[in-house]
Amino acid sequence: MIDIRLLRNEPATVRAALARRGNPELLVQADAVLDLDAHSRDIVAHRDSLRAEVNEVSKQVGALLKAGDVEAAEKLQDISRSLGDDQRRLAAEYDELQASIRDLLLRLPNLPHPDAPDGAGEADNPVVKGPVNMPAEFGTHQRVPHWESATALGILDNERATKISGAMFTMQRGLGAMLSRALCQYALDQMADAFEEIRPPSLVTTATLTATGQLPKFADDAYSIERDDLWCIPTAEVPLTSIYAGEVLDEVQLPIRMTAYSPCYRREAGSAGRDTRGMLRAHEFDKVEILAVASPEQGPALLNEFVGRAEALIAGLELPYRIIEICTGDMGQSHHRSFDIEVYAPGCDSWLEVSSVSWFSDYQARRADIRYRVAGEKGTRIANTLNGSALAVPRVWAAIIENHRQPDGSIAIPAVLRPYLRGTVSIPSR
RNA sequence: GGAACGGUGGCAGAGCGGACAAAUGCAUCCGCCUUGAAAGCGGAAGGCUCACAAGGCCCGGGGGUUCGAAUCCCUCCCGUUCCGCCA
Repeated sequence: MIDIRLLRNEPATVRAALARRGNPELLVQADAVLDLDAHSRDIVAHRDSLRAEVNEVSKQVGALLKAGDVEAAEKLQDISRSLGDDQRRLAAEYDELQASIRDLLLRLPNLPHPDAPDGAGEADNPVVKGPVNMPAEFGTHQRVPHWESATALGILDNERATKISGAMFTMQRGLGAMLSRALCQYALDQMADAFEEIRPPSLVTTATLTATGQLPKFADDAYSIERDDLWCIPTAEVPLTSIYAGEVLDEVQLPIRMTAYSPCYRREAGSAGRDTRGMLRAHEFDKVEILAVASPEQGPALLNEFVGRAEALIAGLELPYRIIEICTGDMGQSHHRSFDIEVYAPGCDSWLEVSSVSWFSDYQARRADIRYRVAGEKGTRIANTLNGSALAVPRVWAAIIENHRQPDGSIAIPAVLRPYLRGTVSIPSR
């Protein structure tokens, strides 16, 4: 949620920043918020002065009753009653306005960082690094889509996954299943030097899913369990961000760094038929996430560090990759600045997004009400949040199968993963 | 799921219809004292809105009763204990 005070005090700045996202509708919404806000401020001033009168008169009533002057007290009670009625009417109006403002504000996206590149959409995302590890050419044995090779090796069984759960569910078997788990453990171990490992709940409340920005606007993308008013998390970012919701931290605690493995659930409502083969897009997948609650000043350095960490994981797996920056027209609702890491998959002949690292400025923290106190300073400040996928399992899994496929059809296991696969060096051909 | 009891400031804990933003203790901060510290003494200090004004709001959330609610009523949530069920 953007700061309504910023919108109020510097409407031109906010409008200019929103305009960079390329959706004129956003400016209309921002203006609507400004109108409602001005109106609501008039009303609340009036309401408060009525309340002040009621408070004053009530005090006098108390004093008169104590003094035994019942008649005078009753007169004042009549006055107070009618002031109270007026006050209640204004209060109701104010509450309605506030609800409308909040609803609009929750749907308004974050302001892009000044350094984020301008652009209209995906095609305008600049490559900021790479390709790295890209061979001059790929062998024909690498040009096989993983859903064919992995199925033949008996490590992927999507046909039965579909029987069990329907379309867009996947199932790995044997060394394939172990490879998924190995990737998680590899990522967690690589983050262990600087991040506290968390095992968060996978089902969360509506308030929790609202804090990170998925609700109210993107309700269709999430699985809901209506009977219990719970939602399946689309990423560990959701529970991790809300760990400190409603709390006031000390500046010295920042940044708080956390990492978590979690299953992720996505309805993929708008993406039917796109990249749905094999492991490219599924309703349920595993991911290791990294997250920080920080001060605004710590944001840029952490963003850099997070990108570096995600990159190091991919580089360690000996995969060809590149880093792109997300332009203003392609940026997610909550994002302030974002980078993606893409891995090249020769079998699919495409770049797969395997990691997304973002700085949210105070957009999520304001929704979640995560604040911090600066020593010697009165009041509190809203924190910043950052997060990134350390490693999203399925696409990395697919990239390993395709890139590391040998001429005999076996799959070479990258050295860093072998300890997690009980020493397995390769997945043998059949 | 059932029953009982609870939810008050950083923590503990009083208040249970009127002068309560809320006693007290601990913790915190600032003085004094001290070579320095502790102890002792004196003082300061909650959050939100907002212009660090005035005013308003905040005693788990929401609603109600009342001239007036931390205090009474309803409802929901959470916690503790007991019972039931259960990996």
